[in-house]
Amino acid sequence: MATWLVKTEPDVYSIDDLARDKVTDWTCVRNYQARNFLKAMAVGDEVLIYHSNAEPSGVVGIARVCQVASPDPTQFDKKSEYFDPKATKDAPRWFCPDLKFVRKLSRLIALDELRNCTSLAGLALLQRGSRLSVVPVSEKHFDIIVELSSKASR
DNA sequence: GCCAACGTTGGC
DNA sequence: GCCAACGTTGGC
Repeated sequence: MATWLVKTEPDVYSIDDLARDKVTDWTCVRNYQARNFLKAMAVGDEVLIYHSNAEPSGVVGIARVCQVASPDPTQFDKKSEYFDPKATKDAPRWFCPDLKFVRKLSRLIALDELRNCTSLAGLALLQRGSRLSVVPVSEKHFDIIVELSSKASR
């Protein structure tokens, strides 16, 4: 089983939206590297949900992959701001897996807390200039982050 | 709103 | 294939 982290802007789609929807197709990713990670997701993989452009930004919850990536419908929708004129049904460019809500963490783990945690060194999210909205996370780092949430904030 | 650190586009 | 110009992400 693999573990991942995906970013979302809470103003656009928050962990509470996912909790309400139960399952959602993770659409609108328009970066090839991130897309390749989405396509690599397998049913059962666990996914940390991260709020970006938020106050504060940080990890807020856990989801699970319940359907492998299929063509992202928003790329074919002329009315969508994510419409891609170069994508065709025969050769889709963008893909989205389905994610199922698992639970919210008992508290938000802010970015600076992640940075200050020495055992999280090497976490892709923390690397210089990392802007990828989908990144792999080692199972060890995944567990450390979940463990952090069960401890009181410092 | 600023801006660093990217990624993408397109002329050549 | 190079690279300048432009667009985007996301922390601050």
